[in-house]
Formats: sequence, structure tokens, C-alpha cells
Amino acid sequence: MKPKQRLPDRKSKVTIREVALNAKVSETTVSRIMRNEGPISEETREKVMKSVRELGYVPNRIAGALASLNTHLVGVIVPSLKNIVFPEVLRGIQSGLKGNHMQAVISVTEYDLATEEEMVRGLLAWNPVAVLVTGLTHNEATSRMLRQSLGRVVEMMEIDAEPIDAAVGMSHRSAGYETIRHLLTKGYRRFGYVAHDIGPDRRARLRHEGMVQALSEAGLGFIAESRAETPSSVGIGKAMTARLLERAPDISVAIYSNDDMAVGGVFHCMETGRSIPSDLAIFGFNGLEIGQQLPQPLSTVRSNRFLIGRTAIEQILNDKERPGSPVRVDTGFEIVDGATA
Amino acid sequence: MKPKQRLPDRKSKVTIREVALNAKVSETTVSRIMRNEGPISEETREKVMKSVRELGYVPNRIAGALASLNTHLVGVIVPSLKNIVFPEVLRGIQSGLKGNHMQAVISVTEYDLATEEEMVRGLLAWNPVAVLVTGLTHNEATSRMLRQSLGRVVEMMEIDAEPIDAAVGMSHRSAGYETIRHLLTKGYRRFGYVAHDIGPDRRARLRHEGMVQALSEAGLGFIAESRAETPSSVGIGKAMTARLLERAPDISVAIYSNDDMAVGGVFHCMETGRSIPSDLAIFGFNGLEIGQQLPQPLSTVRSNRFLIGRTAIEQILNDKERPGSPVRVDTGFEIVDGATA
DNA sequence: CGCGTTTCTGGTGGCGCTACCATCACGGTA
DNA sequence: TACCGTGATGGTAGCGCCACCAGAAACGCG
Repeated sequence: MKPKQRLPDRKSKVTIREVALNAKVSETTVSRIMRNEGPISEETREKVMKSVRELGYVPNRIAGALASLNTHLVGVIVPSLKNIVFPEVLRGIQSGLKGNHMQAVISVTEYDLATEEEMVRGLLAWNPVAVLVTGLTHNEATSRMLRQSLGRVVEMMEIDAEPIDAAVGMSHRSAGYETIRHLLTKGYRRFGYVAHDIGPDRRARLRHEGMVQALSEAGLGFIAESRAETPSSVGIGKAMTARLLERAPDISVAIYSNDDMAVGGVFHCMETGRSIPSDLAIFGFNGLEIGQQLPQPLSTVRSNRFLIGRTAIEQILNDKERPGSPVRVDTGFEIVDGATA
Repeated sequence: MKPKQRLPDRKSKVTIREVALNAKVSETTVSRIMRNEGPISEETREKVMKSVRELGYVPNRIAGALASLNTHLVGVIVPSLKNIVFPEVLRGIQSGLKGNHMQAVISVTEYDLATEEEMVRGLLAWNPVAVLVTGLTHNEATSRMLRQSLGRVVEMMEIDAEPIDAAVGMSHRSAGYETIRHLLTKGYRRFGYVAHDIGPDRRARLRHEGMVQALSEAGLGFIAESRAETPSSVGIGKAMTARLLERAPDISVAIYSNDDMAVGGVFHCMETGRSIPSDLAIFGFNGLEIGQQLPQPLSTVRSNRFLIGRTAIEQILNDKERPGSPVRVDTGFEIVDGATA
């Protein structure tokens, strides 16, 4: 009597049992060899590896994860893939993962906290070793899940508030503040602000808050602000610059919500024959390559995005357990004194 | 006698059993409710969902996957995240996945086929529903694994050769060919070529081959080529343009391996006071936003990257089984007759 | 030579869930 | 009344692997 067939015959599936039988050792031994664990004689190892190759055995990680309660999986949640910023964070993550036989499961929220909740729930169902999320703001359910989850939780990009477990990033508030301080030092007094839809982009809002504070301490404020209701892009940067200059033609410097927008500002000036920075100075945020390669390198703030991803992974590799109290790692930022401001 | 403790107490883990006990139904019923499957009375459903909420139950997908042999996981392998091209493919993938409670596991090869092999092996160990890889060229072991794997395999970006299961993308060879035809029609005869390191970038090589073929049919060839040995970037595009013009100052049009490089070419011309296209015409590849927002929109070829990712997912959702013979889906391309050529 | 100690190998009970079969109540139909 | 279909629920044997315990064999060491 042949064994009951539960599911369609998944071809001739090779399990650890087949390998063990073929090599005439126990399943335990095969398992240990596959995991490079415990003392194994060279002879046995070779015998088993021969069977592994012959049979084309690929260990089933699902079963392994269930038995060992360890998945080697890292959940990653980023808000967007529309510009190069988060892919760079992902690159940092991938570079840190490499060689640790860990794998990243990636989800994108489109800056929506309800979507984030759904993604977090989906990720936690895989019992990941760690979850890397973006930002320190989540909805109630998400925060609860992350707090109660068993693995590490790293909140990336910001460090302006208290994290659940660990935060790796920079202070966007001080970046905004220092931007204004820098521009004040350079003599600018008539400020304009150009932004994409910063409703959902909390970090852009924090930078703006930092700017407003520094301006207010100097007895100043933005003369005009022009904000789009769409995500950032070079095109939107152009359009919003045009609108800003219509409303307030006499500003001396325009600060942008990020470099994509600022590059749009530069292109607008090129098209309308304004000289930068004499007619209008331009200041961005992120320090993207494109900005630095413009005929006049963009003045901006370098955020270390690759480093943030990399450091986030290092945090969880260095310490599998949550620290006693939440940790913040500052990856810093740097004012890039380019040629546009 | 308390039960044997196999592993450190994972806090008070809530399993389907706890929910079943709490709601006074069987595990089977809870399982069915969690999966929205089979007939369930409204009364029972509510009773169970109440317990689920009270206990904060999150189904363990690992166990579910092991029992059902279905993971709802899609493995994705891309060569790079250094420019915006592959993130756009990923966006297409994520958009197709959304609402199908599927998840993407993403790996990056850095254009290295041995790394690709390692990543494929790692992904297959998770029994994914499908694996999406980039390109049609793999090493021997990778091809074998993909061919023998049980799920769907979609090779993205190219359709110039025979796929394993399905290919979604465009013909890079004809894109190159049509580029030259287009430029010949516009009267250009003195061609230069500027590239990043196209050793590992097979698709850039295919485009180049198509160009060479079209040129040769017209009794022409590239007067000069300038190739870097680094990945593409705006900066490298600038530098290679400078080198090209040193060697062959009399070319009338420079064709670039992609838009990043071409934008570098545009910036070089701006810096050196060359007018585009009269002194030098410039032609890229990809149709990135940045190119279209330049003061003069870049002449280029639009590759539909979001669509490729999206279509790849649709392929595997529409048909869980491999087709009888390999399928190729052409997402097309479009010559963008901009202002730079 | 006796007795630890180290090195290597094996048996097996779950991990948490779902596929598969059974069961039971109920209503409609011949 | 007998029978069948349908809706709703339950019991349980694995899925493939690994943690845990054992045990055998080879190796020092006084």
C-alpha cells in the first residue's frame, strides 16, 4: 500500500531523508553538514556532499525555519521607490546582508500608514529575525505589533523621537535648522520654500520645522512657500519654482524639499535665463549624484543613505536581542557648500 | 510534569490552538476562517475573530507554507539598485503584488553571475511561487536550478533569446537598430559611442550590436567609442564625453549606453559651451524623467520598466503552471524624438 | 590499565499549520 | 418514509527539518 498522496506529486522532491539514505548516514548528520555545525569527519562530509550533488538536494528553509524558529529573514519596509533615495538605503541593507545568508523581504507603503500596518502584519507572519521600517511614526496597531514582536526592530532615517528598539538615521530637524544657519552666514535674508507633497513625508516636514525655527530665531520667516500636492520629481520642482517666483519675485534663495525638486529649480532658472546664485540661489536636500554633476554643483545637505541601511543591518547582526533601552545611532549629515547658494 | 522546553521561551506565543480553545471551536475552523475558505457561519466567524483580536493572534506563515506547500512568496533578482531603472521594475512588481497577499524577496547580484547563482539557490530554498530574474543569460548551475524548479520563472528585461519559461521585456537589439535608423533619417552620419562598463551589462551590449548592424548596413560605423570600466553615472558620462571629443572632435552625434550617461554628456556640453544639437547631438536610452526635464528634452528610447515588472507579475498570476513552450511578452519601446538629436 | 574526555554519529518528538476525510444537522425531493 | 445534497464543523496525519538527548568509538593521562 503506497503512502497517502496529500498533494499533487511535486515531481521527485529530494528531502534530507533521501540524502541520508543515499549516503547511509542519519538525517541528523546530513542536517549538521548542511549547516556547517558540530564536528564531522572529513570522510563523512565528503560522502554526504557527494549525495547532495548527485541528488541535487536543496534544503527546505521553510521546514528548517519552522523547526529552529529562526528564519534568517529580514523584513524591510520603505515608503517609496520613486526616487533613488530608498533604493540607496536598500543597497546598504543588501551590502550588510551579503555573506550572512540572510534574506530581505521588501514591502513598499507609498507613504500610507494603513498600508504600512498591512505590510508589517504580513512580514511578522514570517517570523523575521528583524524588521526594518522607515521613520518613527506609525499607527497604533503597527506600533503595538512592532513592540510585541520577538525580533529586533530598527526604525530608519530619523532619530528625532524615541524609537521602539533602535533608530538609525539623522536629525532632520537639525538639518533644517543648520541649513538656515548656513545660508544666514552666507548673507541670505529673503527665503522662499518649494516642496512636493509633504503631508505624508514626515521627514520633509521636520526639516521645514527646523528651518522655520532657525528663521524665527533670526527674526525672519519664509517670504513665500510653494507646495505641490504630488510626490517629488524634477518636473514638479520646475513647476513649483515658477509658481514661487510668480508670487514672490524678490526672494534671494529658494530652499527645496529635496534634490529632485531643487534640480527642477535649477532647470527652471536655466530655461528662464536667471543666473544662479546671483538672481536666485538654490538649496536642496540629499546630496544626490545628479545634483553634484550639474554644471554648477548643487548646494545641499548630504544624507548618508547607504550608510543608514548598512548600519541598520549591523545593529541587528551585532546584537540579536533588544537593548535594555532604545538606541539611537546618528549617521550624521553634512552641508554641501556647492555653487548654487 | 511540564512539557519539554525545546527552545528559549518565545514569550507567550499565540498559536492556532490557543485561539481554538479560547473560541471553543476546532483548529480547522480557525484555520479556515483565517484563510477565508469554505462555508463558515457568521456566528462562528465573529466568535473566532473576537478571540483572534483578544489574543493578538498572527498566523505563522512558515508553518502554513510547510503544510500547504504554498508560500505566496515571489523571489526577485535584479542586477543593481544604483540607478533608478531597476527600482522602477520593482515598483511595477510591488504594484502587481498588492492585494494578492504575496510577498517579494529581493536580491541584488551586482551584475555578477556567480552571485546570481548563490541568490537563486537561496531563493529556491524558500519554495517561492515564482522567481523573477533579470536577463536571459545565466551560468550553467543557475539555468539548471531554474529549469528544475517547480514554480514559474520569468526572465525580465530582454526577449532577444529563448527563455526558460517566460520572458517579459523588449528587444534591445532592435532598440539599438532603430536608434540608428532614426538618426540616419535625421541626417546624421558621423557617429560616436559613449558607454559605461558594458562587460557585465549584456543588454547594453545587445543595443550596441544592433547599432553596429544598422550602421554597417548603411556603409557606416562608429567613428570613435569611449567606454568606461565603471558602472554608469552622470559623472562618468561627462568624463567619457570629454574623452570621446578629444579623440574625435568631428563627430556630429554621440549615442550613450543609457540616459544617466547621456545627461552627463549634456552637462559636459553646457560646461564647454557646445550647443546641442548643432555642435553635438546627444542620444540616450531609457527615457528617465530627469532627461525629459532638461532644458532641452533628451532624445532617447523609452523602455517601459514599470510595465515590465507589472507584466511579469501578471504572467505568474494568470497562469500558475508553466506554459507548454516558453512565452515571450514584448513590452515594446518607443523612440523619443527630443531636442538633443 | 582504568577512567575520564573528546570526537563523532544516531533516534525521535515536535515546530504550527493545513489537506484530507468524517460527521452531523437540516431541508428538499421522490 | 427513505434518500440525498448541502452547509457547517471536527479529528488527525503529516509537511521537512532541527533541538535535544544518547551512545559509541577513539584518545589521552596518571
